[in-house]
Amino acid sequence: MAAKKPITIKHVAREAGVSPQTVSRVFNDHPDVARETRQRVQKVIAELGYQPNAIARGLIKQRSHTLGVVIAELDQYGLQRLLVGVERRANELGYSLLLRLVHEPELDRGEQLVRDLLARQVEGIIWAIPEIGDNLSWLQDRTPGFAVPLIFIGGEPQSHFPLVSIDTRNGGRLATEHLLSQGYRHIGLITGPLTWGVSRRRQLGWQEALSMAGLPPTDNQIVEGDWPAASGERGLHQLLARYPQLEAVFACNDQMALGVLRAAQQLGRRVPEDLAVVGFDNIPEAAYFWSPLTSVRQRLIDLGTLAVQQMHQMIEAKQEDEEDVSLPPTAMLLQPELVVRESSIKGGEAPQ
Amino acid sequence: MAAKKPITIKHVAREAGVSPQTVSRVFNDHPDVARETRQRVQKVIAELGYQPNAIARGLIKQRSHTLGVVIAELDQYGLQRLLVGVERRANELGYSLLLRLVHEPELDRGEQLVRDLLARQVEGIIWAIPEIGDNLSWLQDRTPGFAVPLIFIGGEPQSHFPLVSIDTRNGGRLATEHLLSQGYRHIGLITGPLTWGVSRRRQLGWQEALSMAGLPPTDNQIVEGDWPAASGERGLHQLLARYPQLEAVFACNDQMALGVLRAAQQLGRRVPEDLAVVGFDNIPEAAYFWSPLTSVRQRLIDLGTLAVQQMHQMIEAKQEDEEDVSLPPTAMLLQPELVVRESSIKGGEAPQ
DNA sequence: ATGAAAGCGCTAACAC
DNA sequence: GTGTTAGCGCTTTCAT
Repeated sequence: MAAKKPITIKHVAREAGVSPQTVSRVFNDHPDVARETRQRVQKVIAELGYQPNAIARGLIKQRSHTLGVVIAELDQYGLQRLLVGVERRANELGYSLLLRLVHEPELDRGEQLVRDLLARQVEGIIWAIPEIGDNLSWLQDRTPGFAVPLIFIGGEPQSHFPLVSIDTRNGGRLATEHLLSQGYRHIGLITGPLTWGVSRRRQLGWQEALSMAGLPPTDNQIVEGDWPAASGERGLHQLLARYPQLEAVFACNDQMALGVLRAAQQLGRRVPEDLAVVGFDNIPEAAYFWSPLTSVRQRLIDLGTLAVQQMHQMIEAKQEDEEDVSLPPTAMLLQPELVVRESSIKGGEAPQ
Repeated sequence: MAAKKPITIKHVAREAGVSPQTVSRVFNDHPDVARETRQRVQKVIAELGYQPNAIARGLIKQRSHTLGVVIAELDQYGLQRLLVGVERRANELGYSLLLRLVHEPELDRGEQLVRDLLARQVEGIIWAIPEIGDNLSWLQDRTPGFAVPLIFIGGEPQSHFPLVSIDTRNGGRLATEHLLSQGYRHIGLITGPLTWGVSRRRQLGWQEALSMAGLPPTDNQIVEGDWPAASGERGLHQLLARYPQLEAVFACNDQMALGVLRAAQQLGRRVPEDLAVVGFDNIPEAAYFWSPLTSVRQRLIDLGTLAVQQMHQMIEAKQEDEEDVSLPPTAMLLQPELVVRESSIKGGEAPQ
């Protein structure tokens, strides 16, 4: 690797026989440069391969064009999709992303992470850590707010923070209502860890659907899983032990649903003839499970896109109004959709 | 959101009745500060919540503590793991990551992306785009090198660039040798797109293993897939049509292997009794497929970690030697391992 | 032990 | 049209 000293605006200026100021003007397309001078400078810029130092420019312009993204480690399908959506829109709008993956999302490290990102002069922070236990408690103190806008992805609409999210509770409802509409009455639930808000909300949707159908659920219909497939496998065994009349299972993600499918197969129960199964997330593999898995699809790329969009607006607003009007925090909820496949069809036939 | 004006070193200085330099000294733990002054300054820092501007600091120190990461969109399991590994080690070493996801990895946008990252003063670039077609051709020109170190993840060891990778060809060999050792003789292959280097290398491993066993393969044993499960499903049908004596399939990723499993089931072929299957990547779901899938595991988190480690050393070396000694590019290859499950066991029983 | 001056690379504001 | 001066927030001389 060579190229020790990076080329600065001064080098270009000297080489072109002009002042740094003029080089700057050329680069920023300012009008007041003589045609001839401009061409000469551009030639030197091209020859030297000069690229202005974005950091220095940011320092004076008081803009970094950088967003901080705090997100849990990407082992969950949804989080990757989210990140993709965020990155795409960010790029389109000219922002770079400073990435922080959080290995232990249940810990309350917000304070620390935010300080860190702020020190690096991000113009906004996108917070995509799932709500677990009280890992958001650091927010409560910070009553007035931050030096930069912050937006949450996921969780429940809050009064004091802008947020975009999926109506995950409705997802739980959709899944359950679908099973009910197929004629199943004894519907078990395998949740994610109940410390996770998203787990509790999906459970709520399930509960609501059952209650509205006149079938208020009991505790022995519920098993708490922990997301990986193994807990779905265990979960089915537990459910059957506690609730033998079980006809159908709603698993709160597709991995656990996969575990259920496998356990069913080992128990000699055919899906869906002997047991119906619905998952959540609609991972690409779900269509190839045995049986093909009915699941709840969330448009997470769109959600990420939306988050950046909102963030951009907040930044722009702040830019215009130095007075910091602080628009009322918006919340946007996207609706999930059910994708019906064989695993939940009473007749056992593929839909359509 | 409030807090309009960020607090600078000057504010702290004024508040504490000292000069900015003294504040700087306190923050950087320089010795020559009177105990009393130091305490006073620290108190003000805490009160104001002062956090030095890392950008400004970087400007003068000529260090950004930032690495650029260029990586394909995260729909492939391997890439997420890689990114996790990269992020972890980077954080440990005090680097932030500037993330660029590439939506169309087959395009040759290297020049552009690198310029962009350099403008933002990254200290090194980690290049994790799979080698597809000639999407690396931009490198050939740049004979001398870059302003900053660059390391590749994946691909084949090259003479002119530092690189860390998995010995994926050997992975293909391991998978095939395993099938041979189980007594299968007619082993088909479903590759990824053959424009991808990694596909060709896995194919090579398969070929070698067969040739060494005295069973040099013919073209009708090969089908080109495109990674998603659908192409595995199609692939099995094609293979059976062209090569009816097929006993086993090596699919170059687990998604395609899943497609094979599904197609087999629909054709009434039991796995492994009637058809053995091996995949690649060892995604977490593989153990729950039907049958549980034998697969090749790659330690991708470790690979990412390693890449950052190497990068760090290059940066340090450059720091010390202003003369830019340019250590000879290292290449490191990690070995993959086979994870044996039921889908490839002749007897049809689980291993161990 | 502390402050004043200079400068990192760039641009805004004013000269001329 | 173009150059000069000043300064973004910080640290590194070098005085004192």
